Amino acid sequence: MSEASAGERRRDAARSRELLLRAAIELFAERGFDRTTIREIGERAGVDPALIARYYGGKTQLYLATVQAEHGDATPADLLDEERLAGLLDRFEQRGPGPAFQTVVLPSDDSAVQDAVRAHLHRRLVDPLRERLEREGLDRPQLRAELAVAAFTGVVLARSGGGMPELAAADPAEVRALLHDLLAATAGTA
Amino acid sequence: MSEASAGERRRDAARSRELLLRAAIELFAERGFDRTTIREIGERAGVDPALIARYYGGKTQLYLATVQAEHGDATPADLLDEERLAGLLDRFEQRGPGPAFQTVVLPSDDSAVQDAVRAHLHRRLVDPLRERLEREGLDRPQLRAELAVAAFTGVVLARSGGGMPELAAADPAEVRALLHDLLAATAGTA
DNA sequence: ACCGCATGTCATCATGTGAAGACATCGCAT
DNA sequence: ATGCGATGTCTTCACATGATGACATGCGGT
Repeated sequence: MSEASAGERRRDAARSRELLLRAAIELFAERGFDRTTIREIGERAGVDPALIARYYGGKTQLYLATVQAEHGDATPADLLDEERLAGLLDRFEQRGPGPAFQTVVLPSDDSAVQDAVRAHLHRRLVDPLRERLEREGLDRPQLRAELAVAAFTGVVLARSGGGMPELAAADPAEVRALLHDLLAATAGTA
Repeated sequence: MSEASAGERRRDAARSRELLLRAAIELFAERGFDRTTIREIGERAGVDPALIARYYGGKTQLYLATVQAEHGDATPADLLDEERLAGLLDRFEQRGPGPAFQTVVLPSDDSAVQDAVRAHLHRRLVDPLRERLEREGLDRPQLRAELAVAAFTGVVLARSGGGMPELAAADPAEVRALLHDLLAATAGTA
């Protein structure tokens, strides 16, 4: 028997890969790419850090894998749709914002990382919003969409960072309501 | 004669201090605190990096000095005042956003840095905005002010970062107009 | 002219990091 | 059962970084 049982094998490459990926998602989201070390990732995953090199090829490629992983289970979300916004915020409440957002405001030196993150965020957030604005016939839909996502990014990151105490402590529902008004302003005036 | 001439002395501590500070402001704004090395600062300033330790005590204290320097010549600015907003954006157009903004969205491990940045940004941007919202009788003025500044931070950083191409390429006046609408939304509904 | 101190330069240390490889150990096919 | 490949553990390397101190050098007061 080679697979599918997956009970509690002590040696299980797939499981090790998965544990590393999950720990990496958490840590990259919490501390950003640079400030996260492969030793920390290994420690949190309960897996030897050397396996990061074996399974992913290195820290950078592990980061790309985390972005892809977030991309997979995240359907494109129109931020102006209240349900989608609520779902997204709830997710951040539990897991924190994805590792990708930080790359928007603090560019990476690795162009592969930069490109992957941009593609990810655009496909997931910017494009749906732009399409909606296009349907509404607004001018400069692309610019408006990017601006709205940038503002959203700032709020989400500031909420998890320590720079905005009241924002960090506020009730999620209240933040969501204010954030919705803020985003709706991108579609307000013609 | 001990001062005030300040022609072109080859050995001039005050000048070295100043050069280091300016280079540090630029580099911290471009790359953030962690990703900036004292060797880079020294290179850009044309000054030996060891003098950072001599004159400022270390990299962290140099960073605090840059925040203070930005604080000094920057009067508190109400982001909803169109003139103030325009002035602020013009400044960022030339010099880039200050080093402080990145710390809001990407928390530092050094609590002294974190506290200084928070105090700086609150005094300069959050407090004036909150006072305005209070005068207008809005609920949760502090929360609204922090949210607005966070959104502003996201937009400004994304504009200098590479994640939002159209936002980065857009005409400053256009960005300013959209940003104003966005910020005004924090004062829109009661 | 000379000496003391401020200023600047250089070498070096301690630490942390990502990466790579040697070795051990377990599982599976035969 | 047994040998081989897959998986995991540990050590070590090469490099970058912040910090420190020894040493050199020039300015200014006497």
